[in-house]
Amino acid sequence: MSLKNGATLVAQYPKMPITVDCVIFGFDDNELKVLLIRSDLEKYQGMWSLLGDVVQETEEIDAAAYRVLDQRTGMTDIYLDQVRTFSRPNRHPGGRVVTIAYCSLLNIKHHSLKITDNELHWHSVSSIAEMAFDHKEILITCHEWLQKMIQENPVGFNLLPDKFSLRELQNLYEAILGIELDRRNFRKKFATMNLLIDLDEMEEDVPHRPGKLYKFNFEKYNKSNRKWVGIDF
Amino acid sequence: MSLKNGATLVAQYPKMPITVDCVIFGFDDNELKVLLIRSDLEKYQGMWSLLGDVVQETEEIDAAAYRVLDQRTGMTDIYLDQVRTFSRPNRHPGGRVVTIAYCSLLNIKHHSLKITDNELHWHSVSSIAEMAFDHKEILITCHEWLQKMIQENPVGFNLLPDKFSLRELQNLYEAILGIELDRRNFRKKFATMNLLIDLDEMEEDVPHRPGKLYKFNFEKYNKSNRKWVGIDF
DNA sequence: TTTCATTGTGTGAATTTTACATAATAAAAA
DNA sequence: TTTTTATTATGTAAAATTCACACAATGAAA
Repeated sequence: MSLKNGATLVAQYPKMPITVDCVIFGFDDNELKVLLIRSDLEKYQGMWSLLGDVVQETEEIDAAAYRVLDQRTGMTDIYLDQVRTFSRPNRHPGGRVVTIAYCSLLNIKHHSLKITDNELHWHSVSSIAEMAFDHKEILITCHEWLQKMIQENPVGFNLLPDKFSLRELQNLYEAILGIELDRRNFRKKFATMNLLIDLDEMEEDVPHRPGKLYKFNFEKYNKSNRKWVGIDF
Repeated sequence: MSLKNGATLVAQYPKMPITVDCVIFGFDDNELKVLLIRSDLEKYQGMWSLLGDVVQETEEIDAAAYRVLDQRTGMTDIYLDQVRTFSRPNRHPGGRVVTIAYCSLLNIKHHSLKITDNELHWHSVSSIAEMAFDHKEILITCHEWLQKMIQENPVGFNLLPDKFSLRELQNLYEAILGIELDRRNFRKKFATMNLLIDLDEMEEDVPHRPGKLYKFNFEKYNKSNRKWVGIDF
């Protein structure tokens, strides 16, 4: 076999555009939400789509995803993960476009969407009917990814305020997993994990007995080498 | 905001080549192996690389991965999964090439490599020093993926002959996970899972007391809706 | 026939999961 | 002010699972 020159070889390869699509989950009003934008394509007029953009010639794809997130929401320091690549040849009406889905979790209260035109909107995940492109499929895949993720890693904290009650934490888990959990066992689980710091503060402005407020123990998280005992319910 | 025509928009997008790289794991001689091919690039002369190829203009990426596998090994009906996309802008010396890694598990004994030139070779995973491109990184990622996968799904059977002993099965787990397991607890685990069918046959040509042979209970697997209790050791 | 390595099975302690009940507290209602 | 009500907060026992470990049975090799 003869050896080849890399540049010569690559020059002959078929080329296609690559995009990133960000599935940005938030949590509010006891519901899992996702940040959507109205499609700017004729074909999908009025339909909702994920936040995406094309990847630039020399841009690392992860970087493109962070860029999209920054440009759309102003957020920079948040959790972001590659989930999966979607490549159906006709998934984009304008021609072949391969897209790479990223997931991110953010605290809605922290981000009063800087771009507050009505093109951008937090949607309840459970009530989305139709979406542009194959974005519904991507969203479902990312939701499943999140369900798995949240049971193996304490990523849920990224969706909550800095201070939160155990009830809020449990509501989050129930919303993401779509199941009800036993309150006592849930609290016990987190108690034994030692991941919560009791702030000795109470909830305020709640229409019932206030619960204690906690914050996430980041130090413990970092020290633990990220090997998590799964969170099984 | 004005609505756009999809084709017009996509025509302006930067384009780049996409490849697939297949990390094909096999198991033999109590070692986890991976199928590698000698790089045909000048720059990587003599170095080993994953089995890959460029994705065609209208080809679904999954299809490209299956095609590569078929072309290189002649196998068609096997387990194949997308793992992750690698996109470092200079990961390919010939220019920007994004690659999508796929993992597959196959039974070495079933496939006396049709292409038996010495460009293709089963390597022990634990003894690979250097590889072309970023393929070492891809391999490590896929190995970690496999370690996780095999603890959640009974995919290990794809790496074994149709008939196998419990010792062979345990050797496989130990090789993939890189740890030793307790024989009694291992056997008990699989006994309670009810995934093995006792064939009432014994190993032959082994230099010690022969063990019973089992086969994988595919019916049970299919009926179970693929919701697996994790295999924890 | 003896040795030896390996298969095959069991058992009890420790840990984790699961199911469930009651007391304490603060808001809301009477 | 008192009572009601919803919610927080905590405990406990049974069941299931994990973990650590020991011994008998078998067949090959010596």
